[in-house]
Amino acid sequence: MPQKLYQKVIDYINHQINSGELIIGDLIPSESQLSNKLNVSIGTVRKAIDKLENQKVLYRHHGKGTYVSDHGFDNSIFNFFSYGKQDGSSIRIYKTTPVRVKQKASAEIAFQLGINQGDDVIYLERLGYIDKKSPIIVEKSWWVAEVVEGLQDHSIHIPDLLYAVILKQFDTQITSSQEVLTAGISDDEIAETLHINKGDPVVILNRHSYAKDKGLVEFRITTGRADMFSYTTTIGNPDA
Amino acid sequence: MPQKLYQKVIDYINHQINSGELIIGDLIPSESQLSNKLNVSIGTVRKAIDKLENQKVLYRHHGKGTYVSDHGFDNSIFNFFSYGKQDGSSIRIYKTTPVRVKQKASAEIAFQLGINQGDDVIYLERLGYIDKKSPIIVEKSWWVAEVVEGLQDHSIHIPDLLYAVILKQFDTQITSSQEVLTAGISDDEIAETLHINKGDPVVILNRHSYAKDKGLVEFRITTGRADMFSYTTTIGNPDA
DNA sequence: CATATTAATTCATATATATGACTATAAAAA
DNA sequence: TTTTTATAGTCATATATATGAATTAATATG
Repeated sequence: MPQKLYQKVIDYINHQINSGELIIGDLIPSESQLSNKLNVSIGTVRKAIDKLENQKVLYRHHGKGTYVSDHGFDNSIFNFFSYGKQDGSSIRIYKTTPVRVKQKASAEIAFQLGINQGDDVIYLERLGYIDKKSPIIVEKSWWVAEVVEGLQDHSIHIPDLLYAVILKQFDTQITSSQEVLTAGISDDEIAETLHINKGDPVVILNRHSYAKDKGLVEFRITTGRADMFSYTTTIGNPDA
Repeated sequence: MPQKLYQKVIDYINHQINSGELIIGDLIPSESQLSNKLNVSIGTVRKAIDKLENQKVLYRHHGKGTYVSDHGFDNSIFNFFSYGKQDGSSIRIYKTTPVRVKQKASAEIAFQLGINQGDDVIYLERLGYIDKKSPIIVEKSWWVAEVVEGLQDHSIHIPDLLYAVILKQFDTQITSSQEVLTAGISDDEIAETLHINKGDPVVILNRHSYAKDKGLVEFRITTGRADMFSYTTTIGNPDA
């Protein structure tokens, strides 16, 4: 036995997801089917699925089956921020996309995307609302143009969940993202967009997203009003 | 079978920890010992320990045993913040305690601790350093006085890990904390302490800590320089 | 047609067993 | 003494089996 058997199951499922044969929301094969197909016991399959469930890659539904999770990809850490007070409940943020153009990469954006200055990029600016009034987040997103050529065309509808379009229209599966969260203060432009004062605190989230076989494809800066976001966690055993 | 058997094992271990019979760093009974003592199979014990390990309550060491984790209680979310760039590595923060006094609770602090205005509280102010130069975090901590009576006495040495003293000197086991993270800007006092300018961005973490049989015992506000802290996460399958 | 029952599928819990691997300690050999 | 070997205890992996619970689909019943 060269490697761990349950790793073989994990690898198989990950491969199915990364190759696009399984996408978000799909039902994966049942435990007994995987057991037969991969010639391991059901217990081993369960252990593999346990691990993937802990990683939020899959989720189980008793009696129905096991599904590929979207693990909050499209809202990420901001999903766990709650509006206003620390009640811990997450809210739905509605998004619009007022700006979408093809442009030449600046030195900074080229650096962030690992391309050359002046290369084509598709720039999207999105606003997030919790009601119809003023936006609470601004999302600036730069894509390597060759990966999503045509995304700047307004005939392509962009829904709340951007990555769903990227997958379907451009055959590009986002497989992972790295996010860095910190704090900052608003400049004139951000202040005007978010209807706050220059110098007010904001939460800043930088994201680099990677696609299967394509590497780094997106760099994104999300800026949110600090008074609208707080991140709540509990440590230890509250049941004590 | 009224309840889940593995829950019985989880409850037993949690009780041992919360009662103080097991403390941070202790080796818990072996799987076979727990199996015999609680009259469940070893598989059931393993499942219970699996869950507690996922919750970071325990950690296993192959060949040695299973230990009670400190799950980063004393630095919490700031443990996962990294100094400077997003290399993801966590750093050790050294702490001093320049202020420790008994005082009367203000309206705000009384509200946060669920006590009456004017009740006695012990106030600690701690500074966090990564080198000998200037502090990067300020920690203001208010304790219900009757729980830690005498903590203001300078004869009690306060080490980096505050909760270790609380446990040993005052027989008080902190069992859980709730933390709320957000962003803000520095006022005059914070700016002077952290050697930054007024209005510079800061990361703010509020914490409420609970002790076994004593309820809410501490309220804490930690303020960190935003340029020194960033929180990094990875979503998805980077191994793709 | 609408409703209730049944059966099949799926995940959930629990036990038993076997083998392997890592660690620490005690005994034996150099 | 120092080094090696053996051994016991611990967690890690893997399989087999049985029963329970949640869901869905097919079937029977009024």
